[in-house]
Amino acid sequence: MARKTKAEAAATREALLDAAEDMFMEHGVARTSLEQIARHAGMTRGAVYWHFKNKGDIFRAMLERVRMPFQELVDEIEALEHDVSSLEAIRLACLQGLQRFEQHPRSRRVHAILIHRCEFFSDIDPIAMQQEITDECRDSLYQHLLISKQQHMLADNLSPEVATDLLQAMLSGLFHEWIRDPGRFSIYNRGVPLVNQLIGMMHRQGDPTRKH
Amino acid sequence: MARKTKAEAAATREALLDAAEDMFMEHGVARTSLEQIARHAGMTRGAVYWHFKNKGDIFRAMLERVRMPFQELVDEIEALEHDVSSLEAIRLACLQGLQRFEQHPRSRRVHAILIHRCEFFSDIDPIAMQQEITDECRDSLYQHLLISKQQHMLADNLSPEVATDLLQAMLSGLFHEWIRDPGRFSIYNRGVPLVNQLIGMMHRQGDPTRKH
DNA sequence: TATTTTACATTCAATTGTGTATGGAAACGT
DNA sequence: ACGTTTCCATACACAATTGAATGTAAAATA
Repeated sequence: MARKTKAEAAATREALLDAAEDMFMEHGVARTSLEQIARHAGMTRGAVYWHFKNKGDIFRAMLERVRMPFQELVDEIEALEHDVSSLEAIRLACLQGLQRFEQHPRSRRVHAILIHRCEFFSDIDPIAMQQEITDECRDSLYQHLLISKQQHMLADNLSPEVATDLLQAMLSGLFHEWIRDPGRFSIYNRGVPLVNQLIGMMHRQGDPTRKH
Repeated sequence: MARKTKAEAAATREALLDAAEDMFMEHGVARTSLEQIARHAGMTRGAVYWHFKNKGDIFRAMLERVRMPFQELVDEIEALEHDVSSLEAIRLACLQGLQRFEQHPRSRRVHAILIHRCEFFSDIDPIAMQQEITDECRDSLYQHLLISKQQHMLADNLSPEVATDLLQAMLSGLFHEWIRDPGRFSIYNRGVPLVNQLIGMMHRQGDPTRKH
């Protein structure tokens, strides 16, 4: 086979990753062979083994295309809306995150694969990856809820730890149920009232900035 | 090989399912062969193919050993504690459910496998199974929260639909994070404050039966 | 322009898992 | 007690993947 331009080679690499996404989503990671990925991208396994070491390497590369740390969302919000309370920033960041997932089909598909379409293989541990994402999100939430507590914005009987666990668990559960079948409902439409209600209930009573 | 007693045969069947649990948990469903299952049970594939049609059949049988519908929990609570409000019954049922998972290692392991250690295969669709369990739990929650609302026990600005989604998402998220690595924390210890806090916040203000 | 490297396709060897067919001895029904 | 069925081990044939080896023509490089 003739050699390709650097740009062309990069394009086939992306095409292979796209094909991998399709096949992983449709048949699961374990049951898609490298042959299927190559064929679906219009190539042969030669191309796959040139660009990637093995299936695990493809998987890793696929994930790297969609990284979106939660902290970035908060940072964006705080940069955009300047004069907003920390609790309000969290609320907006959550809503923004929901919207992101709904709008970026690739991100949605890759997360669906990570959560529901793969198990162990080679040196890849999807559960550890989920841990990492979750922990990062939790840490970020906790930092901001701690500040909210110090600013006396949280209800008196609500510790920042419990608030963090509560919000984290709710978001995680919502996400899991949605990602199981994204066509079933809109995560944004269902999530907005949940986030508003929960954060509203977390607010200290009588606080003039309280939302519900 | 010599024929076994009916009781002995039933015992090897159980042993095969135990072995399957171990291997599924350790290596994932896709990457465990029937040979491994048989060997780990001290048998050969002949025994496996005698008792089960194929790997999917083993999986199905494994699941049937741990069914535990949420509604049963509520029924138990309502049978046990007679003079209790509907909202309080839900709270107790949730706590009871958490305790069950913590106490029954088999149930925990099988659910961990269902959620994190398997993907598609043959005619088994673990995602659909999760849907089924989730929907069943949601329906049960909704029925009881609807009654709570009619009894004016829920906060005025809280609809039974949002309350259901909230509680369901929180429980689901908590469960997912715990099942990912059950050794990391106790789902009961972390869950109790979350359930109490959330249900406490759902209570109508000024209600004398309010918990926090 | 000559040489080297790149970007694949093709082929090969080896492994692994599956389903089935066969065999045998003991348990079971009668 | 006898034939029949059961429970499992063993053996076999087959398909599916994988990784690596090899080939090759064009792009990059000098």
